[in-house]
Amino acid sequence: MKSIKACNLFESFSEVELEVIFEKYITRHKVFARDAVMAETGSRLKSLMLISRGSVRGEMIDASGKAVKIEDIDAPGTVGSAFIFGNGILPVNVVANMETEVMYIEKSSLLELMQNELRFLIAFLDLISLRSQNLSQKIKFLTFKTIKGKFAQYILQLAGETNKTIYLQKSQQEIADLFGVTRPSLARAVGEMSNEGIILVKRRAITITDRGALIDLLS
Amino acid sequence: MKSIKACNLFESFSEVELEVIFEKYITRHKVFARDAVMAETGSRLKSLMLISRGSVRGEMIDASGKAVKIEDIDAPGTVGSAFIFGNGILPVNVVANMETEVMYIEKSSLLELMQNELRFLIAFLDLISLRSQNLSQKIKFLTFKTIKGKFAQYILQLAGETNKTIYLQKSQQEIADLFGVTRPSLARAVGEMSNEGIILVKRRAITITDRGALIDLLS
DNA sequence: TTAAATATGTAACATTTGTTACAAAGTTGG
DNA sequence: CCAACTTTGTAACAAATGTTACATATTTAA
Repeated sequence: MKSIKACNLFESFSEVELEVIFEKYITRHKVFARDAVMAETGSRLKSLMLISRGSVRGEMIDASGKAVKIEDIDAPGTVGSAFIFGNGILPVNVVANMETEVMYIEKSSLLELMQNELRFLIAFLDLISLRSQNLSQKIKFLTFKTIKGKFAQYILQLAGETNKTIYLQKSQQEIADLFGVTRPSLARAVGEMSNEGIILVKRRAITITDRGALIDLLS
Repeated sequence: MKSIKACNLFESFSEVELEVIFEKYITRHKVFARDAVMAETGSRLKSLMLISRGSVRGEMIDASGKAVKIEDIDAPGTVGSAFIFGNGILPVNVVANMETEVMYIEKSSLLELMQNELRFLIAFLDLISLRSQNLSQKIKFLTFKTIKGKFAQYILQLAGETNKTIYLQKSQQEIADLFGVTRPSLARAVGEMSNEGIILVKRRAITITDRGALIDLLS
C-alpha cells in the first residue's frame, strides 16, 4: 500500500482513500522472477502496471532478434501509461531486472478514476506529460551530432551555470552507452577536448577551462 | 468550426455539440503571420493551442542559440498537449510556417471537458499517447546504428510480414529527419541497397527482393 | 502549358566514428 | 602486499556519414 502511494499517481490521496481505491480497482497483482518477460512487444495493453517492488527494463527487439535496452523503470513507478491509450500497442518487451512485484489497474478503471477524481486525472495527465517531456529531452540529446557535442552537453548540464569541476558518476562505458557510441570513440573525443585546452581531465574529474568553446561544440 | 472538428480531439462530436463547446470554451483566437513566434521556450503554457489553419514548427534552441527544428504540426492539429500538464514548461519555440490561425482552450476548460465528456477524455488521452508513441519510434530510429539498418527497419515495418512492395508516404528529407541523418546520406544508403539487390527502388515505390538481407542489416 | 519550385539521384572529398589491439593506471579480494 | 580484474588512454586502420555541388525528375502554381 505504501508502495503504490509512492507512485506519483496516488500521492495526493490519504491512506483511507487509497484503501478504498485499492479494494475497488486493484484486482490482481503478480510477482515476476529476474529476467522474466512481463509484457511482450506488439501486445495490446489492457491495464496499467504499477511497479510496487523491484525494477524493470524496456527492451526493443529488432527483426533479427537482438535486444536493445531503452530504459529502466524502478519501483515505485508505472509501466505503459503512454501505451494503454493511443493505439495501445506496446513497442517494447518489459523485462524484470530483479524479482519484481506488479499491480494492475484496468483501463476502464483508470477512466472511471479520472472522471470521478480530478486529482487522479491531473496526476495521470502529469505522469504521461512528464514522460513525453523526458522523451523529448532524450531526442534532443541523441540529436547532438558529434560525440564532443554530446559530452559538452553532458558536462555542462552536470556543472550548471557556475561550477568549474565535476566528477563523473558513470564509467566511460556507461556514458558511451548513454550516447549510443563506442567506448574508445568517447575516450578519443574526451582526449581531444583535453588536448584542445577546453577541459582538464584527470580520470573522472573534469574541470571546465573554456566554457565558451564547450558551448560552441553544441551547435 | 469544421476545422476544429477535424482535430482528432473533436471528431466524435456532432455539429450541434461542437457549437456549444465552441461557444463555451473557445474564448479567444488569433492569427499569426509567417515566421511569427507563437510561444516561447521556457514559457508556461496556460492553454492548448488548436491550429485551425496553417502550419507551425517546434524549434529547440541549444545553448549556442542555434535553432533546430523538432517537428511540424499542420492544421488541423494541436500544440502543447503534452506540455500543458507535467511541469508546463514549453521546451521549444513554436513558430508559424505560414499565416496560421490558432484557437485557445484554457487548461481548466480541458479538465472540465475531460471530466464531463468521456469521449473527450479518451480523445485527449489518445492524442498525447500517440505523441508519446511517435517520440518512442523516433528514439528507436535514432538508436539503430547504420542508416541502412534504419531504413531496413523502416520498410520492414511498413511492409509487415507479407507485403513485398510499399510506397513511401514521406519524402527523403522527412525520413532523413526522422533518422537524424542528412538527405544525401540516406539517398546513398538506399542506392547501395538497391545496387546490392536487396530492394528495388523506383522513386518512392520500394520492392523488397531479399528480405533475409534486410533483416541482417538490423543487427 | 510552361516556368518555377521541390524532390530525387549521384559524386568527390572531408570528417567522424567504429574496430581492434594493447599498454598503463587504478581497484579489489585474498 | 600481490595477483587478478576493471577502467582508462592511445593508436592505426577501416567504415560510415557529412558536406557540397550539381544534374535530372517530378510536382505545383501561374
